[in-house]
Amino acid sequence: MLDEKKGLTLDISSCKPLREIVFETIRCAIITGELQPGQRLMEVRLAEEMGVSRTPVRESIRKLELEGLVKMVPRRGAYVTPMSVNDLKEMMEIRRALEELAAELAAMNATEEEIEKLYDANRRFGESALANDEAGIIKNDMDIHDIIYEASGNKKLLAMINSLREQMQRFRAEYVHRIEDKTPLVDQHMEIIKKIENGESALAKAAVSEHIHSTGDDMLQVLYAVKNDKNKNEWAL
Amino acid sequence: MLDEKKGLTLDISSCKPLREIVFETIRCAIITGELQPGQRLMEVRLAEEMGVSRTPVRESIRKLELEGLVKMVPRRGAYVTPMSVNDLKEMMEIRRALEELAAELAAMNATEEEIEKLYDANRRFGESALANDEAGIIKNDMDIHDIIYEASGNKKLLAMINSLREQMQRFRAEYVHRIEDKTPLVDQHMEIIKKIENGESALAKAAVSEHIHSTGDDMLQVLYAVKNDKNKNEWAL
DNA sequence: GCTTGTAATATTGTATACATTATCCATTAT
DNA sequence: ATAATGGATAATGTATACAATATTACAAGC
Repeated sequence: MLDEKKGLTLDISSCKPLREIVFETIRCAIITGELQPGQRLMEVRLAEEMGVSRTPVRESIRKLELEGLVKMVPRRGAYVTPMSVNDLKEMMEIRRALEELAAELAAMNATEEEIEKLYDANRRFGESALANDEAGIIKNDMDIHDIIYEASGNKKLLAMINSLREQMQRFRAEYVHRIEDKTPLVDQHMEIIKKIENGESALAKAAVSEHIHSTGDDMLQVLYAVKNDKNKNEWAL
Repeated sequence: MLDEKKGLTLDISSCKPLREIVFETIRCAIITGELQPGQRLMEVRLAEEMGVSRTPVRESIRKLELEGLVKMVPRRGAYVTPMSVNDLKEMMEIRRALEELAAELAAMNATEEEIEKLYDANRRFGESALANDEAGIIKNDMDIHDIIYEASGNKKLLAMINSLREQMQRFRAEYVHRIEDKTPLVDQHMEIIKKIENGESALAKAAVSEHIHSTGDDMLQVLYAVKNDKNKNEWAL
């Protein structure tokens, strides 16, 4: 059951079924870029790397296909889905609509405790931005948005945004490296939080829309930069 | 490979891999209500009914779990996800946000040919509504929305809305039975189409928002009626 | 030199076998 | 009579075997 060879390694500590661990391992490898876009996923090879049989690997690949992270060609195998600029644009549009909805609902439903957590997370985000602590920036930014999604009270919305966000994460690591100053985002976050606190759903929605729109534009600019980077040609752009 | 027993039957005519046919067969059975909410899905039984082995059945169930149509409990089996009133409410909220986005984008991107198809589909919808032709009402309504999604130019948005819509379809058959007069929807559709034709994205978005909101309310009313219907207790409400 | 055909290899698709665990029913003890 | 316990049964989780198809390499012909 354990990994005996190089490559992906499983976290056996949890008590989940093996297939879930395998699924999350492969998924994480794709999102972090360990498995690169366009790369072929061969069942036997992945199974050997993780020290399991083909069965859980197959199930994982099929599920990843449904999620869009993997593309399958019948009888030919599975590939990590390459993302085009257009794909990212489509996901940004959808994400904006969903984030707007989340803010709108959060403004109607957020508890005092959640408001408190928002202020707290944004304070930490500001510290990370000042210190240029990339890991902290990403984590605290995700925290802020997570709290908003949960405050919306819509569990399915939370799951859908998270799926989208994780797929975009494949670009995001690259993105944060190239951006210099993230401190303006602290004010954007603060504005959103205030609207939510006051229950001004329409204004919260508008603030989020602007926030996503500006960061989305940044991201696309980075994408074009990546496109012209010789070392990143494996990304199908 | 063929069905030798009672129950689900496969459509062998296509050249797709068996697993895709199995997936779609089970998925369709859940959406149409042939497999009822809360019902247990036993791999051996489903496999025997369709005349295939457990492997493609397992893969299908795992994928359906990811989509939310099936709920799995480790070591205990899989069940058709029961839908609560709250689940439907969550999906309605998300669908409204996505439909608004689709209309907004369609207003910016629709071709003349697509506008023409919209008018045509709405004319047919009106005929079905007048004749109280339930199948026609559903089909033409879906056509109208489909054309809008495609006109948006966002493929991922199309896929997401369709997935949501098909899940809500589980209620929809019930819904249409109980509604008397669908003709007011013809005007609502017409208004949306006109805004799209004129490229008025904000107005198109608003019109769709209102349209979804009103039909959503209807649907929730039906749900409460279903809830009080003794024959429908298998729906976990 | 390039294309085409064919055999060898590798990979996917499906089926089945085995191990583990949950469920159910009967028996027994309180 | 009821509750608890134990075994039989059945289901899931995983691994492996086999068949069908795709890929590759190499050789023969143009």
